[in-house]
Amino acid sequence: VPKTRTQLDRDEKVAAIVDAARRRLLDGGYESLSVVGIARELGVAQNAVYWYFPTKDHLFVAAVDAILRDIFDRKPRSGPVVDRVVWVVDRLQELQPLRVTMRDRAARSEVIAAYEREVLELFRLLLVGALGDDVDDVDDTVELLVAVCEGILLRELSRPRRVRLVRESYRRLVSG
Amino acid sequence: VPKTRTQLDRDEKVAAIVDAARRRLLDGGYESLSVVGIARELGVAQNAVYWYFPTKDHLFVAAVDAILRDIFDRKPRSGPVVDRVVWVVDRLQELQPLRVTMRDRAARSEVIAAYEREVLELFRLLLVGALGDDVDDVDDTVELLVAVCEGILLRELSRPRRVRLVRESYRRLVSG
DNA sequence: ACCTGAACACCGTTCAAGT
DNA sequence: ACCTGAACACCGTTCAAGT
Repeated sequence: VPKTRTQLDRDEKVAAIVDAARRRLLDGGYESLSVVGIARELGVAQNAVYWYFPTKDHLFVAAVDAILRDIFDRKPRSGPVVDRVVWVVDRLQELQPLRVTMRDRAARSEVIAAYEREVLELFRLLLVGALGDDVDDVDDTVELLVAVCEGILLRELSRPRRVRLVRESYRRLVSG
Repeated sequence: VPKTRTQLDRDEKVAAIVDAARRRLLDGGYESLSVVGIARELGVAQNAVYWYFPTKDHLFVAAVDAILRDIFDRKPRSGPVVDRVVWVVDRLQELQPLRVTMRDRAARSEVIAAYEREVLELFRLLLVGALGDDVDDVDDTVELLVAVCEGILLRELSRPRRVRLVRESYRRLVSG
């Protein structure tokens, strides 16, 4: 699809807003993600952002999506499955506060809830694909593996202990 | 300690505030827990609550604590450990949105973070006590069991599936 | 000791109006 | 199509003042 000049302008403006949102989210969390604040930062009227994003929730989703895509693009495509799981868990640990916020907001916003489901399903599919036919009851195993990883992330342990527990879980749940 | 009449009055007022807070928290979550709203509900000035609770976070902690104590008082004291774990997980599932909010708020409030640590430590101790000497590496096993339960709670599964996964985890992680 | 009245700074969001 | 100006309702919190 060929893009018109105005379309490119629009994309740039949206990108500028999402960029500001992403930076604020990573710096100070959800409470730093202020629609009014971003508008001030970009030097426009405080309600200008609403032309591009109908609610703050939509902007939140766009910002989180940008963050997750960056990670997804850098993820290792080969190597032992358990190593790749550890890699992903490491990245997610850095984003843990943000993920907790998303979980919390999902209870109040269908937009965020839908996005969260989408992301989780992607993760599940990747994991099912990676485990392949190495395991009997794929669904339960994946469910438990995701669950234990989420639980470990919640603990916010030191990296050595976290890695050890992930490997130990993998051993006991998958190749045990 | 003998209590004076004024002390009893004070306790009643505090109880009324905490009760309103608890009800709001269970009904509509954190965003329904409005200091101003509670004051209106009790028919006092909108800042009157601040005499008893220095910040909204303190009130939040008091309300959550009241909720958790109710559960704690009803918990089964005997029976197979795995059954008791299932019972607690069932109760916590009902409170899951609240727990997620607490987790989220803990990143912004040291008061809430401290309370959360306190609760978690209590859980850990109860579990260590319950598992007793049935297991070799108690610390890791408890850590993994708590982690997998947290992860399962996060999934918000149907009760049958949740119970099945908890039992399955217990089997594989503890008595496996 | 306990509470009120009034204010402050900040929000997300809406709407009519301009270009 | 895109943005501004001005407003609305709501917040947590502070502070001086009253009883």
